[in-house]
Amino acid sequence: MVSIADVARDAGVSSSTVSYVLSGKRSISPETRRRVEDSVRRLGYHPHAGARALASSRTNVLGLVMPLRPDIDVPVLMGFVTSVVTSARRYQHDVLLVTNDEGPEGLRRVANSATADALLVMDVETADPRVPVLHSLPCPAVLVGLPDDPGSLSCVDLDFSAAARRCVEHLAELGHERIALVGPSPAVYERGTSFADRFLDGFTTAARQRNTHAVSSPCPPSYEGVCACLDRIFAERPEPTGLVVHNEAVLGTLLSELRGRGRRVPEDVSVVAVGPGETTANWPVPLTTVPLPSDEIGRTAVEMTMRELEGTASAEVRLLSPRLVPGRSTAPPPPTVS
Amino acid sequence: MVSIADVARDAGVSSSTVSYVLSGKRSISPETRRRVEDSVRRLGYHPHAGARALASSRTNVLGLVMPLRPDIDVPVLMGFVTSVVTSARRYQHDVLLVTNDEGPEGLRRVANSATADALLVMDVETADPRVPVLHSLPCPAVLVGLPDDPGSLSCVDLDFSAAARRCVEHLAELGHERIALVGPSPAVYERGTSFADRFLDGFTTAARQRNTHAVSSPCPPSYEGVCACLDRIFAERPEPTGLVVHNEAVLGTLLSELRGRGRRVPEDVSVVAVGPGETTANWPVPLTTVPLPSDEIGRTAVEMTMRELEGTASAEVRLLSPRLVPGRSTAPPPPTVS
DNA sequence: TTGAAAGCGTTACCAT
DNA sequence: ATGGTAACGCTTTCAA
Repeated sequence: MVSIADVARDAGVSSSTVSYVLSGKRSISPETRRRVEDSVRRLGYHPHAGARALASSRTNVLGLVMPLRPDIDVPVLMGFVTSVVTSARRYQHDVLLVTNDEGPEGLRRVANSATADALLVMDVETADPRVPVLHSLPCPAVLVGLPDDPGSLSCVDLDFSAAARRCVEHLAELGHERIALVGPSPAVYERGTSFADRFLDGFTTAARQRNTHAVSSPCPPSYEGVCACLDRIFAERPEPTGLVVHNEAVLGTLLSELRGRGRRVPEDVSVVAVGPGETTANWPVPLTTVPLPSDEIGRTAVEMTMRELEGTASAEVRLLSPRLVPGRSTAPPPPTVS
Repeated sequence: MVSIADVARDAGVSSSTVSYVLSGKRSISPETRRRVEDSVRRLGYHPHAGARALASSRTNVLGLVMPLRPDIDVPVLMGFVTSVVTSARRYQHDVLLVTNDEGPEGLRRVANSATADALLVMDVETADPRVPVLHSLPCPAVLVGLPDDPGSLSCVDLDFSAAARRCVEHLAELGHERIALVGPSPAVYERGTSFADRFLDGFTTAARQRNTHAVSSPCPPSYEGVCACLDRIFAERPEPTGLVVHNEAVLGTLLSELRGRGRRVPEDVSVVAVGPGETTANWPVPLTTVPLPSDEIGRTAVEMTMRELEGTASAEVRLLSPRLVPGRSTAPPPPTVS
């Protein structure tokens, strides 16, 4: 292994000088800098991460806490992960995957063993048991999501309440007076997932304000689940004419089942989907969508983390404003049978 | 931070004894062991990862090299990732995410800076440019996939060639004489993705051996792509009666489009899908499936890595045998119009 | 069965 | 603008 001493010898300087050239923490004569950088390149020197962590108490690693549940929205999750990783690299940081199956002890281990400098936590619940644990750790933590009581932890998320409002308003403006929400799987609600609750709240409230009749129905990720969910919704009288789908996983099945039931989109039913950006494209009718910007959320989470590590900022809750991207899946409701 | 010296003091032993209690590398009297373990628990001691890495030249971290392409199969990828992470934890290892956008230099950085002990590489291509780089690194690497020339690197993957054969045989045994492959996106073929090639090979060869007429058609992940793909397939005369879908992303769209074209599954067309296990469930007709066992592949990759790190095994190529899980989407072909 | 002490490769403080 | 050197917290060899 090539060490800092090798580089120092090769460049004819002391190892501390090499260290300073690399960190930029003190001024170096152009000539020295050049020689050192040459040697670094020529020898293929890479500082030993462990040694560096030991001496500087900084690992340059971010711990990303990932849910392992079967009922999560996989594309959204992957969107976060890639966004976090690429953003972290911009700040010279690597990303370590931490799963939840070690429980709180896993978080303590990673933080207390100086394996990571900070923790990013995904899939946050309303009353998330990890919140108190995170407060007790010697490192900053940023939540992707919004628990009831974040205390002094930073949070980033889409403003799901506003997103729901946006969907309702869009349908209401088109003239829909009876709408329905196809929600996430019951399991997601049962564990009090933060975003699901906030979306449902926003949906219900906005509908009330608009004097729009609204029903909502969780939807399990199976063909039978989708059918049952649609049965429930279309049992309403008169039938809802607008659907808000907050469940990426069943979208395909749902659209296909609507067609199977002889309901055309958007002639008979309007559909707004909330989900990853790609959601729009794959269907016969391009969908009206409120994109879930996992990219921006991940990037923001990393940036907030970096500010906290630098000490240039402290905890903060940031809710990103939703956009509605019009497609051809929403239109005015069919004329009422008189 | 609580260090090994703190524990040693608290337990009334030397720090080397604490180290040995923790590593189990030499025998310790029961009494001493108890006292040390007590102190560890009471003080909440976690060994400093960097210090440990520095002293032992082992980081207990696995680098997982992840593709960032938009055209990968996300659920499959996530399956690997979770499988790798949970398997690694069984061996006391953490997983660091490495993306490809740093290029080969990223691999060198992670390996040469002693950030990870080994590399697991996903999304391997036929002539993968990373293979020579991996050979030059001071740490073992395991490929998920099978390049043309793996040299001395370990590989794990589903035997895609056998998987295709299995699909063809299943359809042939039911009596289908004309079949078609709905393949991955053209982009996947263009970059010479290992599994896509091997599947196509197996498909073509098996069909020839069975005297079955076969066409294959890559399928871009969009509604138009699916339509074009089906147009091409059903332009054959007589029309194919069996479809093998090796493209998880378009499955929903494809099934819905088949229905839209008035083709019933399995009465008019039989469908076999290759993909993650969940693939089966979400459709009106439970699909006949050849599962892609990301779980087993990930676990195997980790185990092979561990063996190599221990030095108890060397490079090896392991191709897992496919299973075919019968559903209700395959049946004998409709009687020929005479 | 245990302890002392020499590294491991950096960083950062104290000099000059 | 640069060099010397004491930490950093652990593992492991050597000694007892």
